[in-house]
Amino acid sequence: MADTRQEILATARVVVQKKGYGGLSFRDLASATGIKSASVHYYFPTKADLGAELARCYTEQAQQDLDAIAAATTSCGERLRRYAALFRKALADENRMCLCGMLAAEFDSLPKPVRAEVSAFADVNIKWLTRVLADAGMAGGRNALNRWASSIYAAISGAQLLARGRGDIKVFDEAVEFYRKGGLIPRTEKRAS
Amino acid sequence: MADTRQEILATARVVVQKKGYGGLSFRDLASATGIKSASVHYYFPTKADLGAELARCYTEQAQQDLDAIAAATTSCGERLRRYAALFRKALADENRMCLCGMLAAEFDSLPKPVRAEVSAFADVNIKWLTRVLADAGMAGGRNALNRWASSIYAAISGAQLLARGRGDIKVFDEAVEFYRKGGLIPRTEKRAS
DNA sequence: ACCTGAACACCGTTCAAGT
DNA sequence: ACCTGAACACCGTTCAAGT
Repeated sequence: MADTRQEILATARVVVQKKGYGGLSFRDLASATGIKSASVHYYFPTKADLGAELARCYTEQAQQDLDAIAAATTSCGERLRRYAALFRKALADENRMCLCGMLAAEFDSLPKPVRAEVSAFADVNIKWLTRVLADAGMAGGRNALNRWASSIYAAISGAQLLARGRGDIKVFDEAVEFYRKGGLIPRTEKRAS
Repeated sequence: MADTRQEILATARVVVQKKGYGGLSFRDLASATGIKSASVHYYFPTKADLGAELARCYTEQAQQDLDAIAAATTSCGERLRRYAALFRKALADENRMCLCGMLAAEFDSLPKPVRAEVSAFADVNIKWLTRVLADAGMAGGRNALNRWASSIYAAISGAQLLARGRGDIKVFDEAVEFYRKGGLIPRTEKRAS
């Protein structure tokens, strides 16, 4: 019925978000799709091909989500609230992890092409966060804001990881609250002096 | 020469810190130790047994390190500086991850006994951090300090994960610096009013 | 007490063969 | 264009057998 290739990608995405790249099996994918494992290789020659496309599509979707947030509001505080909500959504949806956060943990055992896509996801996130901070008139040069953005991304990723392991989304919410309280995540744009 | 069982544990610890539980192979362990894979099962009946013991020993070591820090200084700022240094050390040592941080990512594909030990590691860290915050007279009840401690642990774990993927320990250092700047990680104990 | 080879069901991958 | 069975070298695991 549905496009087989898309069905494989959709199934695989959820598996990786829950079990990681190592937990992804062509045979499981095949039986979920109603074909044989050898046929999965028709669409994705190797597991690396599948993994790389998975991460690429995920990053593309993230880029669109981020663009939509930036278009919807100019408030730094509100943008970052919606940003955190993206990570929260994965947890709320069957305790899933961000696909690329998951792959980041497996970085050393990942085929090179997959690694590249995982890095690209972090790049997209950090670049967007840097722009949000800059738009809000936060103090610091491009480099300082970039490091700040990295720290925000790292902290939110860590909160997602811990909350997932605890099986308690409140752990995520409370961590983000502390990040905001300390100013790691700005609550609002800098007021014109 | 060396105790075979200890040799297996030592080899396995490094593998898991780099490649994770899924990247750990009894056959690789065997050839590194100079025995056959079936013999590894003599010491560790199942991979779950090995994984659980690995995490248990790692947590035990961490507990000792944390106790040593608490004994060495009463300064909250200095305690937390040394705490972050523990995570930094793994990165400095061949870009390794914290063993239990690694396993936390694989949580869903872990055998139950291993999961329990991974949770115990987070418990030990958060409990210790909570005590450090309380000792420093930080504002908030036990519950608030506990959530604060969770947030610190999550943020530092996330910084380690991102820095590892980036292959750049500076990313870790800079994130911790931002955590301190915002007060997520207290710079020093609260001054008596 | 410690080790082994052989077998089992899994895995990704390849390929010749089918429609 | 899409699918398949069979084979290959991997994996954890078991077990009967060795010393």
